[in-house]
Amino acid sequence: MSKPAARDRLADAAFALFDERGYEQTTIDDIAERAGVGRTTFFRHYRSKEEVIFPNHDRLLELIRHRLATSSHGTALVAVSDAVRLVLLHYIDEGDLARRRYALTSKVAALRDREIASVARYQRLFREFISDWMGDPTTESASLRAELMAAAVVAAHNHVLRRWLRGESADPVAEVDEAMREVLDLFPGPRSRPGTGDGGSTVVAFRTRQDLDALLPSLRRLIEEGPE
Amino acid sequence: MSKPAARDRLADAAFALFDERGYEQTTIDDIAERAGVGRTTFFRHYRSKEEVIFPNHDRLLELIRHRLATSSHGTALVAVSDAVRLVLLHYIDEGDLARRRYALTSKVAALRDREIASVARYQRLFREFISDWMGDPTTESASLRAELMAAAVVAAHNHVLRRWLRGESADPVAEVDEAMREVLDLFPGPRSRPGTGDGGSTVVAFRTRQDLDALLPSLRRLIEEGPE
DNA sequence: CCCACCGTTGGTACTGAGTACCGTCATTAC
DNA sequence: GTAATGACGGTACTCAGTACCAACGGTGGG
Repeated sequence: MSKPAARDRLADAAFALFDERGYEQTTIDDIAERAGVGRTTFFRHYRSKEEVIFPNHDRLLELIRHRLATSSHGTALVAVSDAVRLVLLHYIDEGDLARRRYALTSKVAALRDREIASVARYQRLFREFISDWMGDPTTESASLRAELMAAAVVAAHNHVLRRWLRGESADPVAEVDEAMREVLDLFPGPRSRPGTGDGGSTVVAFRTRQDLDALLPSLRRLIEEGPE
Repeated sequence: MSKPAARDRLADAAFALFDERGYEQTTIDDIAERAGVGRTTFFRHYRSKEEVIFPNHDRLLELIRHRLATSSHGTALVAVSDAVRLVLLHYIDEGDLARRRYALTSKVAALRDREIASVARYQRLFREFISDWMGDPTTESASLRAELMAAAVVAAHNHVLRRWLRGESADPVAEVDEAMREVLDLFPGPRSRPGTGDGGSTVVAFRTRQDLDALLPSLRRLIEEGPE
């Protein structure tokens, strides 16, 4: 029974020591000693000191990749939303562990950097997927839009995740769905080319019950494309 | 004359060795030896091995912070665009050095992570600035919008910067201005608070040679504050 | 029952980054 | 001339991470 426990005992010992003395003040020898194993065994289970805190990142990446891969052109945006929800649920499943990690990354700069780097990895997945989905990879503006969209998607996820980690969110799944809706609303279909006008604007008088923001796209389209 | 050269000689030696043997295969002793100084002197000039490649990040952060700080409420978006342009110009000024760094960060994972982490630092600056500018920090949706906008701004910058680094852009400054325009187009101005009035909008007729973006703030203020 | 073969473990030794400290030397100030 | 300052080099140390090896313990075949 002590066989499968070794890995977990190491993680427990690590988190306990990090809480007691802080991350930098804890050596791997300390962790191994408290877990009752040799130093070598530590590195057999975790590639580095940081990996005790961020395990199975690769699995998470694979989860995202898989969800994105199983989608057709028409369901691409659904796949993106699903993948984001998947990541969020992954953290929620971790529960207290995720919160302890958050406490650590908030304090230790090296860990924060590590976290950011791994977030960038799945932002890259989203970017490539969205870029492929948009097609027309020769178009420079499509490339930029894919980048912007991926950045927004990941930012939205992180925003909701952090709120939940801080205990500010009672229903993070609903929030992330709402946030994703907001993100996707930002990106309309293929943009019409700018610069087809004199730069001036003609605004006609009207009254509407719509919010200004809601009708801005139409306004803009009118200006850019002309009233043809 | 060999006095001020020490720091530069170290950087030259480092980059040369990184090119010859690769980053991980180069020890700090190697660098110090080729530069003709002691190992101690290396650490006196650079806090770490990575810092030879990413010097004066702090200065760049300070540059951004300063540009953002010297702006009023009305010129906030101009300040953001300026700050982004500032960062881009910083890299362009570095010229070949920036490209050599890019070649390294493309190959070495540790350096890529480091780069990403420092990008996150100025994304944070933008986020805080935009969040302050949007005001009403209690509103959850404003917070998300600030996060999305900061992410998009930084993504746009990175996109153009990487294009330039790869030699795909002849006029990166024009490109970043265009990209920033596209980003800001994505985001309609600060949401008018719901529940004030009936949510409808009254738009009066006028004609101007100003771009729509330029007069949007006035438009918005009229709507939000009323024509008092 | 013995032995050959595993996989897991712990120990030792090494490299290399980063830190702390100290003695030396040159420049400048007085 | 001398004292103070500051840049430099050297030594010694801690700690993360790697490589290697020797000692187990079980398992299966003979």
